[in-house]
Amino acid sequence: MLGILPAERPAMPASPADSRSTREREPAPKTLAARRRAGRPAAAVLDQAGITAAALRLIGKNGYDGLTMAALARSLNVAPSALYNHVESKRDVLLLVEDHLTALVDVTAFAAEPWESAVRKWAWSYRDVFAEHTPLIPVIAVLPVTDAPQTLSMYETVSGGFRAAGFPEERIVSAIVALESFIFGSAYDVTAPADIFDSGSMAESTPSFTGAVRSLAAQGHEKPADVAFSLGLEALIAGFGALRE
Amino acid sequence: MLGILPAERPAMPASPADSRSTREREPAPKTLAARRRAGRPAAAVLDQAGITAAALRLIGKNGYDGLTMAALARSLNVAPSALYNHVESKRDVLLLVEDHLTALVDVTAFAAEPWESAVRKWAWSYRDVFAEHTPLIPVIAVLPVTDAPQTLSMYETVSGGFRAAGFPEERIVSAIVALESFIFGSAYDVTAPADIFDSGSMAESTPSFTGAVRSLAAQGHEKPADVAFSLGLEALIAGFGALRE
DNA sequence: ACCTGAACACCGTTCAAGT
DNA sequence: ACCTGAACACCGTTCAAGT
Repeated sequence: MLGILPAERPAMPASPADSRSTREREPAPKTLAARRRAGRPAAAVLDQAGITAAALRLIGKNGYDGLTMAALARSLNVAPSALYNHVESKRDVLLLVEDHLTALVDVTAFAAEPWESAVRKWAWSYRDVFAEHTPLIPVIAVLPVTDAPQTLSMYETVSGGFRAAGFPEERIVSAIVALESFIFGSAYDVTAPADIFDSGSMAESTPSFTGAVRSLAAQGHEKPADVAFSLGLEALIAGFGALRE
Repeated sequence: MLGILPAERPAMPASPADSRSTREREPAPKTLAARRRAGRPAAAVLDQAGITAAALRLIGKNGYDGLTMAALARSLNVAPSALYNHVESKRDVLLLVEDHLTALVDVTAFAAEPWESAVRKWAWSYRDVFAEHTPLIPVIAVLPVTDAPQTLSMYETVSGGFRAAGFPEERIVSAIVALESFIFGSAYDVTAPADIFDSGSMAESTPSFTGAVRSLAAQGHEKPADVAFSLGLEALIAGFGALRE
C-alpha cells in the first residue's frame, strides 16, 4: 500500500535536522519549525502530493480524529497556515485523499471478465477500500466528479464495462449510482461493533428480531457484514443483469 | 411533523421573561440566562425530551452546522454546561434525535399489505426521513440498538413482517441490513448537487460515462436519485423475495 | 509565490461554587 | 440533583510581515 502513495518522498529533503527525528513525539516541537526562518524558502517545501501522502500517514496512524490541519502541518514541518498556500480548506485535503484512494479500487476485471464477475470484484474492492475510510463517504457522496480526476476515471471504466455488456445507455448511470449507494452503506456496516444487534434487556419485548439475530449468530463463521453485503450484491447483480440487451 | 415532537412544550414555563422573546436574536443574550441565578432551580429546567425537541428545531432552522452545544443551550435558555446533567456528550444528543426520527419511519404496511409492497413503503419512507438528516447516518450505522428503543422497535416490526412472509429465520437480519445499507447510501444521494456528474473539461476523455450521463438527462422529468433508488430497491425486493419459503 | 507567527472566532467538555 | 460561570485544550482559518 505504501508503494502506491503519490510522489513517495520525505516531508523535507534530507538535512541535519533529521538526526533529531527521535524528538518528533515531543508535545510542541516548535524548535523544528523554527529551524526555517520566515520568508519564502528557496524551493517550495509543500505540494499537493506531499500533503496527500502525509494525510494518509496520519490517518493510518491515528485515524481521522488525528487528521487536523495542525497535526498535518506538524508532520510536514511547517506552520498550519502554510498549508493554505496549497489547499483552500480541510475539505480539499479530504478530497485529495479520496481521489487517491479511489485509484486503489480494482476495476481491471472490466477489461477481462464477464460483466457479472467484473461488477462483483469491483464492488468488493470498492467496499473494502472505503470501509477503512468511512469519514470520507459524506464527502464522496456529494462530490462533483470534476473535482476528482481519478474518481471520474473509475466511472469511465465501469460505465464502459456496462455498455460493452449490453446495458441500455440511459440505465447505466442509475445502475452505477444504486450499486455505489449500496457499497457506501455497506462500508459503514463493516465498522459496526460486533454487538450492534444485542437487544439487551429489551430481548423479551422483541422476540422476532431477537430470534433472527440469534439464528444468524448460530450460523457462525462468516462475518455478518460480509454475509449481508454478499446477499445484497448478488440480488443487485441478478436484477441489473436482466436489463441487458 | 411538529405534532410528533416529543413532549411538546416550551423550553421554559411561561414567565415574564417571555415578553423579551423578541430579543432572542441578539448575538449574546447573556441577560436572559442571567435572569436565573446560580444554584439548583426549584423545578428542573431541562429534560431529554425538551433537549431533543430543541435540537430538532435548531436543525430545521440552520441545519446540522447550527447544532452546537452552545446554540442548543442558548435556545433552551441555559448555560452550555447545564446540558451535561442530562446527556453525556453531543453524540448523545444526536442519538436522541436519531431515535426520535426513526419513530417517524412508516412501518404500518407490514401489518396490512403483502411483503413486497410493505418493504417498498418502508424503504422509501426510511430514505426520505434520513435524506434530510444525513449527518446522523454515521451515528446510526454504528449504533448498538440497545441505546435506541424506537430503532429497536422498528426492527421488531420489520423482522416480524419478514418472518410472516416466509423468510428463513437465519436470513432475516442479513436482508434487513443489506436493505438498510442501500437506504443509507441512497439518502446521501438525495443531497447530491444536480451537476454532480458533470465531467466538465474532461468530457472528451470520458466518452462512455459522459454519454451515459447525457442519456440519463435526456430521459428528463424524474429525479435521478429517485430513479436510481427505485431501480436498486426493486432489484433487492425481487432478489430477496425469491428466498421466501 | 510561499513561508512564519500572531490572532480570531469558534468548538465540546470539565469543574468548583451555589442552592 | 441541577443550575451558573469560568476555564481548558483544542479547532479551522485569516492575514500582516518577511524573503
